Amino acid sequence: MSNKKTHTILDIAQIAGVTPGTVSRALNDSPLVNERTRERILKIAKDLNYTPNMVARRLSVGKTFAIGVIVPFFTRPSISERLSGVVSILSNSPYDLVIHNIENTKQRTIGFQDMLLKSRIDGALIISMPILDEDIAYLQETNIPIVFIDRKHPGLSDFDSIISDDIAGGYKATKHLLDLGHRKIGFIGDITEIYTKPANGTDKELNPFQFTSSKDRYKGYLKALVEADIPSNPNYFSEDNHGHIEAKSMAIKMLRLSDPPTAIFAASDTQAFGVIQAAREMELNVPADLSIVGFDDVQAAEFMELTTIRQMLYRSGQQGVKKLLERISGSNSRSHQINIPTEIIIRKTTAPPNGQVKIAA
Amino acid sequence: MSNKKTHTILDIAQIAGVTPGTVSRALNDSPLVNERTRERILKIAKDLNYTPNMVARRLSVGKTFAIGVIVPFFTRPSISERLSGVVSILSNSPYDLVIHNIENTKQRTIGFQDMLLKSRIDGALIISMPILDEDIAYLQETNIPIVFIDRKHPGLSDFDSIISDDIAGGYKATKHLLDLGHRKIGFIGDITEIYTKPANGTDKELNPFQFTSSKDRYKGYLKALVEADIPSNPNYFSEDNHGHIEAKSMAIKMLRLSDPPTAIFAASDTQAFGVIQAAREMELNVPADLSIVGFDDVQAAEFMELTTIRQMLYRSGQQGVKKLLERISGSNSRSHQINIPTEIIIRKTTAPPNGQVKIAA
DNA sequence: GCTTGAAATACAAGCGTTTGTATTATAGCA
DNA sequence: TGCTATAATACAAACGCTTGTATTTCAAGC
Repeated sequence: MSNKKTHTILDIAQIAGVTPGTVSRALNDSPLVNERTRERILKIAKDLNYTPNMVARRLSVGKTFAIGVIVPFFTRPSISERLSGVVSILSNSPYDLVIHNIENTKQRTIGFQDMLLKSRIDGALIISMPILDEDIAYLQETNIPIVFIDRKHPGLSDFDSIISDDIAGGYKATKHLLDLGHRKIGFIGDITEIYTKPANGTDKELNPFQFTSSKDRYKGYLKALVEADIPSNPNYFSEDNHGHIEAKSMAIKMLRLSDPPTAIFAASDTQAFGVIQAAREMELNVPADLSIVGFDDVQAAEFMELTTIRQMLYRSGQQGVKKLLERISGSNSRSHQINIPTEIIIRKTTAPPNGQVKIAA
Repeated sequence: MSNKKTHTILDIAQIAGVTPGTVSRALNDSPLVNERTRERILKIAKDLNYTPNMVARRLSVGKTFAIGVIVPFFTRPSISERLSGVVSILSNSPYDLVIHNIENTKQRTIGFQDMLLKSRIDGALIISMPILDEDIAYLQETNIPIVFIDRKHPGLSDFDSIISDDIAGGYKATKHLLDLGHRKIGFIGDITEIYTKPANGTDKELNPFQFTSSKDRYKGYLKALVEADIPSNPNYFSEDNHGHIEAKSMAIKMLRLSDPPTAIFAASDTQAFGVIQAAREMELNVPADLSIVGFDDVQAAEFMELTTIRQMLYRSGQQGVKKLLERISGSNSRSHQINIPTEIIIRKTTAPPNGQVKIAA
């Protein structure tokens, strides 16, 4: 590689016979510089192939021109769809997007501290991250704006957040099944696998974190059941770590019950796919023998013809950054919780139980 | 928000009664500082809740501690799986990951110039980006290390690249179909939708870019056909922009031929899903009436039980950054092209044509 | 012709680190 | 005790830009 030294504002200044300050102003369209000099400077800059040093600029103006996105489990489709939304907005802004993935407790602490505290970003978007009580302190301490997507926590009321109405979504899913005539409806959900510090001697203990979206979707499920006067059956409830593999085994267990459910509502599409796999393995026809509804409406859901609850992942990402950008540019309005509505998308994995004829919608 | 002013190295220095230089050295584990003073300084730093200003550090050191990833079409599952691999490596490095998405020509130029030239990153990973001849100049001009993933171009031999053997993959897919007994095999691929500047008066013209992976997969397809002595039928070839919708219509057109193919090889899983949708719409059974094989082995492929060519997307991302990190830390070895092997994953969308009995593998 | 004010530019400090070099303190040794 | 080598620290420049303030220039107004 050639050792081409990059030019600085000073080089330009010398050639143009002005001071660096003037060059800076010329480059930044300041009205304080004469139109002719500006042109001259611009020409020289072009000839020199000048490219501004962003780092210097950042130090000088005291902004990083970067926004950080903190996500767990980058691999999940719902996360990357949300991310797409974020990216779409940021492409047309002067802000860089820096990503931090967090998959375990250690990374978690580092992630929070590093990103939030080391003045590397002007604002943070925290997506689908379980928030522990002990985190709240960090978050409050930081002066940079933060907005949450898909996360509720009582301590978070100071912050902006974008959430889907999970309870309503869970309700809609279950109601749909109920309307179809199902009475035995299983629920398969996930728990967050973040561990808290050993509280009192125990090695490590699972954090009974109460505000995961899965839990809320379950609440909606329950609500629909009581409304229909159906007692909830503990055998029809199961949760484990997120993933289609886990969901598959939960489903198999549930379907092997002596009195198995005729329908299953899964807390995410990924899990619903696991349930579909279980049905295949057990040679159950979907939807004839088993109805399945998911949650998210991930891209693959369409291919799988999965009935699911759409929650506009892409849009939630967009809304989130927009809000964050607002905050960064100094909006001082009270923090706000934006609710993104859900919608049921009926495809081909749901039908009336067994022999029953499907009633036209 | 409280107006807590963040502390600097100078504050610590004053309290500790030393100079900023010493504090800096203490913080960076320099052996030039006495153990006792270091401890004192560390303590003060902790009490003060000191957090280093990365931007200042970057300016001083002359590194950005960030690596840029330039991707087109963030939404494609194959891209985000590659990205996951990148993220997994970068999580354990001091480097930030900044993402630039490029979806059109304008963003493209800006993206290249901004990222590469404005000293915002120490190195770049360019994934699945069509490279135009005119780009090469920029790329060579930049002094920062670049590695390409999934992109070939004759002008790119100066750079490192990670590629899958698309030709071999296409060959494997087609051979599988051939072995099953198919003789009428369609190919559905994509073209890149990057437009070049109007060359001579024309409004804009599609760049006949020759090195997309789809093209190479087609080459492999062709190779298998000639080997089997089957003349290629132009009606069985179709390409359009990438996407399942486009693939679906191409497939429908192809399947409406008076003598339609009994199998279709799609250049990506997404496109294969489109073909599956077409089959559904035309009430064709897969694989009985139509065999389908995709390419990529995206996560959804498993759920869809799609026979496909696996190309280890995640791993390609990992390899890419690793190589880049090497370069950044100064490896001067000659540029290298790493080939990632492909592998056929036989699932349930392929079978012998029509009545024929499937031969056990 | 002198004053006044606006316009354009120069000057210089500042952003928070790092790092090469100079300086001081300390211990070892003859 | 004086000298030297070494360890520890101080000093100061540098990274490349921005921006508040001071200075100069020049034309308009009286």
